[in-house]
Amino acid sequence: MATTTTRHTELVGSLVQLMHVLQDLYAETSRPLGLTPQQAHLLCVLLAGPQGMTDLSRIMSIERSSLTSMVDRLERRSLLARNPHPTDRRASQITLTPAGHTLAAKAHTAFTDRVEALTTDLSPRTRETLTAAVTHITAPELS
Amino acid sequence: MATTTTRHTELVGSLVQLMHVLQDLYAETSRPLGLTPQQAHLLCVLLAGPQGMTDLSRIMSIERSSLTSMVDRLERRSLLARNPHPTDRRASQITLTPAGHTLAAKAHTAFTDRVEALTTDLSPRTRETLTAAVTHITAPELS
DNA sequence: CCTAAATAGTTCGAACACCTAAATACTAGG
DNA sequence: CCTAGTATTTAGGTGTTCGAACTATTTAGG
Repeated sequence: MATTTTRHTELVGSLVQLMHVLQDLYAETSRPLGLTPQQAHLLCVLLAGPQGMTDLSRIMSIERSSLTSMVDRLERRSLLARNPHPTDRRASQITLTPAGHTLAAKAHTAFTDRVEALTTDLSPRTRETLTAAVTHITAPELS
Repeated sequence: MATTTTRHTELVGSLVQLMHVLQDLYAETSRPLGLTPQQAHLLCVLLAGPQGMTDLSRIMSIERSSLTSMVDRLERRSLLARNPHPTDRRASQITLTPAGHTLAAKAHTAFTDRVEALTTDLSPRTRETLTAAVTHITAPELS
């Protein structure tokens, strides 16, 4: 039991370490693009397509009211736009503008490349196991 | 079907997913303790022992000036204290108060338990590989 | 129908988290 | 001494986040 516990702790510790490393990387990558990490996140989420405010708040795990001001700031910079929902007049569809799309893609690529670089010297076998394990952690229903 | 071809992208994507999951977990865990994730982080860092402001800023990857107000707030709540450095009168040693230590331990345990829970149904083999791989990513010099 | 409840989004006020630039206090090396 | 460097704080600004209250609109029930 003692050995097992130690190993468990080690895994958790490593995961926490990883979280911080990725967070820092995210910040470092966003900043030169003139984005906060949160803004970069929002833009990257929108890369998958337009979303309503409520959807976005769920996806990003923040309150709708927090999102409002975030969207305001990015809208002011013409990186995204609020479009009326076709059938529900209460709702907006948040969409990337061309400039926003370009910047989002740039942020996504930059970040992805950095993470990619961290994992290049893992063996294909390890990568596979890692991907499966991590997916199992983040989305248990998929495995 | 895309499983094999998109392996690289998938790994990075999974890692990013993982980062967000852990971040949310961190927030969820800290909040009921009356701490922001950043405050919890700071307290947990101090669990390892007293640190100077500059050390802390390096460890946490934030500017020293950002730390000042964070420490102010936690000091106001008597969760930590600024102690004079024994030989250098410019420097402070930030230490946890008993209350701070208790709370930090609680935060650490709560978070660890939640992450632990996410990984319980991984096989020992997988856990080992995962730990090694993650460590390799976060601290290449150790492997 | 038509009203009550639910839903989409915003506004407001307050606390925090960050950053940069500039100040303050001290240390250390000639 | 005096100057460079180090440790920290201050000041001022932007951005994130929350909760509560509000508007507008849709939907469900009677």
